[in-house]
Amino acid sequence: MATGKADLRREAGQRTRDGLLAATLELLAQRGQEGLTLREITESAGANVAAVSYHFGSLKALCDTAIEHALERYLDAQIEALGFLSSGVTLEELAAAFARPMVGALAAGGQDLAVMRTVARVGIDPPQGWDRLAGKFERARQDALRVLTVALPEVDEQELVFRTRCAAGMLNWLVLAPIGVELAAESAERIERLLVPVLAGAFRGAPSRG
Amino acid sequence: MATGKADLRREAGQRTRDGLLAATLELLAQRGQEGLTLREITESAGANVAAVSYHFGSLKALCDTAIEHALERYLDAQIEALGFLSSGVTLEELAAAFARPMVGALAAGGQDLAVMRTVARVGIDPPQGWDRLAGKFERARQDALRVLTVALPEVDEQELVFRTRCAAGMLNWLVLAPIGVELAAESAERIERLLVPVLAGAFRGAPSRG
DNA sequence: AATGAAGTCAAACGGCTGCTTGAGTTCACG
DNA sequence: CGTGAACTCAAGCAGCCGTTTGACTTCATT
Repeated sequence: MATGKADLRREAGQRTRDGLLAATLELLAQRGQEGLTLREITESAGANVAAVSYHFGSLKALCDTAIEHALERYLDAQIEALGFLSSGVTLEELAAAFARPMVGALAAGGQDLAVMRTVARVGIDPPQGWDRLAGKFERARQDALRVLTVALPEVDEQELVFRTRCAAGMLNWLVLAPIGVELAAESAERIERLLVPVLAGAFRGAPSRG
Repeated sequence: MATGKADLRREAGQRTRDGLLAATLELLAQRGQEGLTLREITESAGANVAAVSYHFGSLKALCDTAIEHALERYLDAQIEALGFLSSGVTLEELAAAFARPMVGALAAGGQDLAVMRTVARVGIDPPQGWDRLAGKFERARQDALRVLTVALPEVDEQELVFRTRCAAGMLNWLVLAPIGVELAAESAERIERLLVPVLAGAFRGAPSRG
């Protein structure tokens, strides 16, 4: 037997798979699913066009796989960031936790940033088969809402849901629009210092005419 | 001479042009510039494929024209909404004026909404030739900033620029993402009542730890 | 050395793309 | 009525698209 020994053939196949996924993620982050070309991916990954059919079945399946990986990485980071919060936290701490995955991705760049941008694009043009991750989405949403309802008991829950979606949308926009490349040049501390007051203010809302 | 009489041929041509522009705007709003098909546009407009080359020169020129029309309509609405504001206005009034074009478009639907969505998409993937409208963009930005600096004299101007971009990005996201179709079902009053506190809060920011 | 599974690759396929062509229609003019 | 400009249209063009094919290499196993 050779369980402890590497099968070089299978390793090469795994490398091709990973390369295709990485190239696809990068291109998805840059331009989205439309206009994405099979040959563009394979050239960027240094692979043959047939490798996509062989390893993933089709271009669409490759994109779906890359998107699902990105969504899973993003949701795990979001849930982890919010999970640390207790119920008695300030709005600023909530805002900081809410923004942490994006701030970290902007500061880190590379694949982390590509994951973020891809997730943001998916938020605008959702694929049909994201039912599998709907539970995680719901969990991340509930985590934020739970802390928010304690911090702002006087605000209607439906409005808090809306504000959470506004905040998430704002982050998605910032990472996707050209302003994202400006932000990516800043340090994580500076991004957080700019962002947290805006997010916290959006959560709190304006005092009604006071 | 026949200056007072209609040339039916030219009228038909104008109708074809307008139909192509309307169909292009609608499809741009739905799916963006990538993946947009010449035959899809012409079928939707009830025109022949050659009409695009004849009237606009190319598919890209047609898209550019449709986008430029949309940008101009949006910027005019934005500048007009902000132009009414005096310097001594409250943050809520500023937020309401800031959101008015989008709220109106969501309530009106149809072409107004398509204009909004197209502008938002252009904000993510900007075409190269929008230099012609850069002046209008700058003017809309300055209008908002002018009122903001008076309303929030204690905040650094660079931060106010950032908050303005955050607010604009949030509106763009709301009109573009699936939540936009939910909002479009609501009345203008309800949308505004939800939106203004969030925008005003984002402008004001959160009190620094206090 | 022989075998067969795993992976790679150039070439080709039908189909769709944007765009052009040339004939045809409509209509205001002289 | 004849002429020419404005416009429409079916058909066709070259080129890129995603996918498939079959020969080929590589390598663990026997």
